Amino acid sequence: MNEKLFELPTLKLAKTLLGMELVHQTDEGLASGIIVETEAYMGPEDMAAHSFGGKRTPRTEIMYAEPGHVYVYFIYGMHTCFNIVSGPPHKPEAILIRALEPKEGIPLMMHRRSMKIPVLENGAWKPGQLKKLTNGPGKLCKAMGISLNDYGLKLNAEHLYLKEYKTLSEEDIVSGPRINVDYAGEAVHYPYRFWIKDNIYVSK
DNA sequence: CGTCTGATTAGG
DNA sequence: CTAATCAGACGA
Repeated sequence: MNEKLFELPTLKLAKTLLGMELVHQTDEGLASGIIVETEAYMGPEDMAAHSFGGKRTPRTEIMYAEPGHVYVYFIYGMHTCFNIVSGPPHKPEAILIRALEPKEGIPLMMHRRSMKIPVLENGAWKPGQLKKLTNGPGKLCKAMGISLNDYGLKLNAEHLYLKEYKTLSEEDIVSGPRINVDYAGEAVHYPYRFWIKDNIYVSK
């Protein structure tokens, strides 16, 4: 894993993360998934970002750290979202991981999500069984066992890290407006959401 | 302290 | 479409 990865400009990093594997190892076992959808939050100038206007609170503090730190926050009273801090310390930017394609530890992830674990017939999971497992920011945190306890960790920590999986070409990547940021005025329309074209594990 | 809100999700 | 459900932000 290239240590310079996190020094990429945020929009570039948001695209580069697509196709990489996120791995979390816990006492329960190992779980991983391929990143298939990201959203960039561009700091003080971006009305949609938690750090808009240079806002600096205990929650957003980690956004002012070196890129590559983990920013986890709790939302809607029941979900957590996983972000990777980006940009130099004076530019509090972050990338929200919105969806994964499940890879390792699928039964564990299904268990964490309280899903019924289907019996394998031919040794492979049917796409339909995997589709709803990690296709949303809250879902992937639950499945991966990521919680507020992981706030402030550095990727690549021993138990939480990224791995190269596959490199995508520019035409495999699509962009569009971000989800659920209607409060963000002008920034509502910014095409800061990136996903792998035609990938069925992208959120709705 | 009290009140408000949300980078979501499951269910109908 | 809406209810669920609470940490964090902010005002008094």
